[in-house]
Amino acid sequence: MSNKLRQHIEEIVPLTDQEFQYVLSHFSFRKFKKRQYLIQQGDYVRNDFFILSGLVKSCSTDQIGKSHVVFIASENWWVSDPEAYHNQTPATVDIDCVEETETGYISLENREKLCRELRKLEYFFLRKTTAGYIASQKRILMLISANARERYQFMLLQYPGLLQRVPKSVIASYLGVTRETLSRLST
Amino acid sequence: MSNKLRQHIEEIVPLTDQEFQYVLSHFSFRKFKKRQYLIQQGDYVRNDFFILSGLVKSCSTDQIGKSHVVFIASENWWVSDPEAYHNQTPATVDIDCVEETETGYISLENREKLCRELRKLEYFFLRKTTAGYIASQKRILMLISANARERYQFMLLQYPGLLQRVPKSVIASYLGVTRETLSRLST
DNA sequence: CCTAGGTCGTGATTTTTATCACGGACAATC
DNA sequence: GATTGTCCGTGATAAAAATCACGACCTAGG
Repeated sequence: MSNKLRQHIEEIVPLTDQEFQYVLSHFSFRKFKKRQYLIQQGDYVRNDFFILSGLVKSCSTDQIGKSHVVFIASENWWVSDPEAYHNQTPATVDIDCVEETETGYISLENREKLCRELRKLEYFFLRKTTAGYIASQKRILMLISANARERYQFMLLQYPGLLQRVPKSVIASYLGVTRETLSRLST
Repeated sequence: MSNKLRQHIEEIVPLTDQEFQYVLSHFSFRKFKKRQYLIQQGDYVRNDFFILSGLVKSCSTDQIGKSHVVFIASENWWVSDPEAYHNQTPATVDIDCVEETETGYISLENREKLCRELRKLEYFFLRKTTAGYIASQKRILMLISANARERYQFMLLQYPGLLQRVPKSVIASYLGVTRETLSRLST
């Protein structure tokens, strides 16, 4: 299972066996069942999770109790509450499993230690964060410029695989429309 | 003027005079007039710009010719077309000046060189990128969960200073609503 | 086998927002 | 000092999406 993590890192920086063993020693592993929480609103967020298998969603609940899907992550994605993790503030989202999910995770302390000791890893995280930022910008452009149908097509293009695995209501919320509107698009 | 850049970096990593001089040697400086372009759609994007004074907006034009404000940046913000800059692809946005604007800018090559040679700078850019990612996530949550009035209030909270300096039509586009809808909110 | 919960489609209606159109205020330019 | 362009508000109308409501289907669990 840790092989997946290695492959993922080596897409950006090559590692010797020894280096990877060292990296690995900073990670822990945990399996979650469907509907189980990785993070709950208000939690102190210790870890950033790498998804080895399965699928999770990150949701924010507004004042009137409505839930909004901020993020969806499956294999080879990282997921956490970034603000809570990096700034050590309470979690503002719930992250729970849409499918049974296996994760490798790393604490902020371990991540910072690892980055200091192994230059390559700092570079790896910089690249990953940059990629995440670029993806966010694309989603923002989609949200400010596209109607419901175009948003769905964006999803089809960007994450075709997810559509079969995630309930439509979750897709709808991720796209910022209602379940009903999404359901009526085919017409 | 380079003082502003130093202060900005030193909010995250302290620098000796010598280190800062070295950093500075990787930057260039340029002043732009109102309505002048920093980057135009299709350009090869060589630089990431740090705004010393003034204000710029980044706009994407869709298929039917409508322009959408992807980003607004004033003093102490960095701005570029991140995807084009990092992945060396043609620019997908126009970045132009809302006010006369002074910038310090750094090429990707210089940035990578500087990061390799001065560890602190790689850390600095990681922190900046992370902060940008977190801000994007907040904007996404706003866009999927808030109506026009709530979006405007988000703007009031996050960037109160910008409202006086930027035309309402630009604010509206940034929030993903029309100029007319924004104008009618007070009622 | 039956039930409860989750998922999805769809109709009827209301609400929100976009679109189109116009005029006024103001500043910059010649 | 007339003119042009930009910015902003607002009315009338159309379009899009949200809301509320219902029933069908499926499957996991007692």
